[in-house]
Amino acid sequence: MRPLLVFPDPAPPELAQTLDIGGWAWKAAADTDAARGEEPADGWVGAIVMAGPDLEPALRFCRSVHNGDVDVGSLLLLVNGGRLQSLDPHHDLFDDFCLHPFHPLELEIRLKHLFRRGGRAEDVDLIEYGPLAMNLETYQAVIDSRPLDLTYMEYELLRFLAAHPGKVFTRETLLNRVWGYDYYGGARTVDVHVRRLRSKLGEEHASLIQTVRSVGYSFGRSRWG
Amino acid sequence: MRPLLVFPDPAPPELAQTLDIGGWAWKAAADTDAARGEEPADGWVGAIVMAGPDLEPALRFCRSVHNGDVDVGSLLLLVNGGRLQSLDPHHDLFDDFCLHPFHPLELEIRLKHLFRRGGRAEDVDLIEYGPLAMNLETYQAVIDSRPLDLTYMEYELLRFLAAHPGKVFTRETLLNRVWGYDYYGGARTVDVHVRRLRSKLGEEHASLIQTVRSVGYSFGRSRWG
DNA sequence: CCCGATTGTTAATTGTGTGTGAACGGTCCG
DNA sequence: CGGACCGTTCACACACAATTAACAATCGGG
Repeated sequence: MRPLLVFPDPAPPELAQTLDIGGWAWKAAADTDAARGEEPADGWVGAIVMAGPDLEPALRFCRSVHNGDVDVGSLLLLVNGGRLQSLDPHHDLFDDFCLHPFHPLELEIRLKHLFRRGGRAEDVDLIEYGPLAMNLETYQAVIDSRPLDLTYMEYELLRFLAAHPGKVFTRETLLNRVWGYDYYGGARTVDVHVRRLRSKLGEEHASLIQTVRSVGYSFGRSRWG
Repeated sequence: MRPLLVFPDPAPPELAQTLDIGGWAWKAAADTDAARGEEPADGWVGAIVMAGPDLEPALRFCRSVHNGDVDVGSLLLLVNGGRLQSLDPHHDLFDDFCLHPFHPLELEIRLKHLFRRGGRAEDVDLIEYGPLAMNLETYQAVIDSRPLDLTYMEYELLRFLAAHPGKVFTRETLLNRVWGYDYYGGARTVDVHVRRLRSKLGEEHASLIQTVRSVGYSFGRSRWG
């Protein structure tokens, strides 16, 4: 994943620690010039701006980002509870904020939330895995940016599998979870649907659905490298 | 400003107080049925959902909103710090969240922030999509600059579909949202109205309304284009 | 009050999707 | 080598969902 930009430099230790534990790639910058110097080719996925007792330096940084001086997906502001009321006039400078001192889990969730929707308020819920993308709102599925024409059951099955990549499901579990708890039918049914799915995925992606002998099927995460 | 929807009913006193002090117009609802009953003509500006020790009721409410059962601009989840880790799998159900107990100022800012940007920016009385244009003020519809002579129900149905291009709605959702929450009738009704609409749209544009087998109908965004 | 327009229901028709059984082909193990 | 087991593949029949047409109920204006 593209790295995160952190202001100021050096990053506050508790922030650095939280980011490291969370496995984020990040770099601190003292100002936008420094940020531009370190900027990856495809930009920063986002920025965390920590506001000190004096808001102004942080705000200046935000303004610069908002200006487009640095390529940043979305911006999260860390601010002390006492400085909250000064924030209102600047609501357009950040995409989300978090009180400081922060609950590490809260920060983590806000970061994920922010970057999953790409900063913009796109309401789409997507499942993405490698070349596969499924739009749960429009019932569209795409592989290698080529549309997949799936039937209802095929879609539901693929959706369930792709929602839990790497996990192996028995046929019985799949029948229960995809077809419904009250469904009673033969286990061959699953096989056949898997077959049709694989054929529609195309030869090169058929292995996205893997059969685990004597157990069931799983999606993605090729089991042996 | 359009009112806020609050779950559950009655609203937690500290929340009610904060909202009242902040001058928000709001109403509490015990479930989505109640929310639909109280729904203003132009929908709720947003919803605040308070999660108790058991997340499930709140999540059910969120899911229902996300489903389109109630017309809500954006959704803010109030959640206890201890329940934070359970949130991750449901990130698509809310637009923002706030820890409980909350800092009144933080809630205030989050609400403003949410509704200033994400909250359904359009007060537009005009819907345009490809060859179709609908003037919501004059109840006129035009396709290919040729006027469409639609009946009331046809207009309302087309309007709802065209307001959410690409999104698939079940017949049940359509009955709820177009015909009204208290309407109880057969699902075939929707089919027939879709058919009449398609016929009036003309052969060449009939495919603007697409049927998604076993699911429902959607408007525009040719499914596999 | 009547008539046409609008709306909802029912039923026949059409078409597609889904499940099943049987044949086939591997792989493991005695 | 041969049998048991398991997954794959195929073809077909049936069930079901959507379309369509015809009809009944309701509404509103003249």
